[in-house]
Amino acid sequence: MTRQEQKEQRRQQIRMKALELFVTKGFSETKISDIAGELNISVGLLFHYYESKEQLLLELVQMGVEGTKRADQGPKDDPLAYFRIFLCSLFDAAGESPWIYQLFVLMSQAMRLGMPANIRELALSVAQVERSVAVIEKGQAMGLIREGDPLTLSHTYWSSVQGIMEQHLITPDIPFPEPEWVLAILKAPGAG
Amino acid sequence: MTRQEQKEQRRQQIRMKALELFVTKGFSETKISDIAGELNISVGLLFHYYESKEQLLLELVQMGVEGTKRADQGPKDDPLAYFRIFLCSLFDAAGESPWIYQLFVLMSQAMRLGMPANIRELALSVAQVERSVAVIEKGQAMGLIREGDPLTLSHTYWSSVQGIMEQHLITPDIPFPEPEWVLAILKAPGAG
DNA sequence: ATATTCATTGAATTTATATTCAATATATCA
DNA sequence: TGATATATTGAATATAAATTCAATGAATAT
Repeated sequence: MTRQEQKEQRRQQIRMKALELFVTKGFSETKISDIAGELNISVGLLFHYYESKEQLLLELVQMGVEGTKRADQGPKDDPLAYFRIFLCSLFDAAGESPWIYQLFVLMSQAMRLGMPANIRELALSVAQVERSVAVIEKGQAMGLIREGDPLTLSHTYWSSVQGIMEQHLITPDIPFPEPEWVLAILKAPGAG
Repeated sequence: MTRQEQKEQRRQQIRMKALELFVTKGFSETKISDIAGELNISVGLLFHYYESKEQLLLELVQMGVEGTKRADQGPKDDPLAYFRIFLCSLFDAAGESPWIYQLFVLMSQAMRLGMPANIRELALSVAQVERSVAVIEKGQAMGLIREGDPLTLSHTYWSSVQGIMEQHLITPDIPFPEPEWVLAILKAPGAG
């Protein structure tokens, strides 16, 4: 393994542990020494790879931004399937590649007040809420999604999903809901 | 106004501002000087009334525990009404007495990892999730609530509600959902 | 009116944690 | 092999925020 690769591997190792701790304990509650401790490396070494705790968060959120853009490939013509596929991917990811799941949660948390302003704006710039509005409108036109203000519906749906995902980090033993339970928030009462 | 009353009033003033900041910015992200600053009092004075930041949080969570016990008076014989009434109370509270609403959110946040252990346990001791299971089981027997593991359903419902409420603190201009949208998580597909 | 108690402040002090640094070990390269 | 660069550590240092404290002012009781 080249020097370059070794370096990238260690940075990756640090990012993944930081991500895990940030989303479970919270950013402020996570000490640099927690991260270093869990990896059995010195605090100094961590600073050799990352200039600051905030920089570490920033890189993670940047990863999240990439991922969000890439993930937005659902079938826009079948509104409910669009949401269903996204949801199933998230739930599947939780088991197989937890970091995808954790990254999604981190993005939500990064939008909160109290986060560094630049990071907050970055996260907000790819919020799911706005891009879902158009899909919801189409679904309403097709009679598949319930009546109501599309933006409010979108907020309701995504904040529910966020709540469910955060809860899963705290109680991973409780299974995920059936996707249909969550999609019921959107589904028109009549439609099968 | 007596000395005693004056004292209690100031303590109340501090608690309410702390509550507001804790739930919007987060506990760790809220500085004692933020609270004092917004109240136009000195940091020293705040410590005259509260021995520590953690004590302040503890008293708030204790208030939350009281409130939770008192609020649990819904009609246990009509399962969906039980959840509907609770939800409507919360949404109403957000406008009229925000602190009730904020207290509910604080309780959820207090359950998270990274919070002081004693406070976390206190909050967990009155979690809605467990006490709702019996109501859900009854609702399923009556055909009003969808099939599925009652504990998982309960987790799903409450974590959704929590997500929605936290979101509302960040974007208070977006209206609350119609209660029925959220209750759809629980409602049996057939039932009107 | 005087003494006493409590409210209040602003300036120390302490503490927790992020960040830096000098020194050492280990790997690469000529 | 010797020289150079990089990884790693543990011990300083810096910083931000919590907490304490001595002093002052205002209310209350005697």
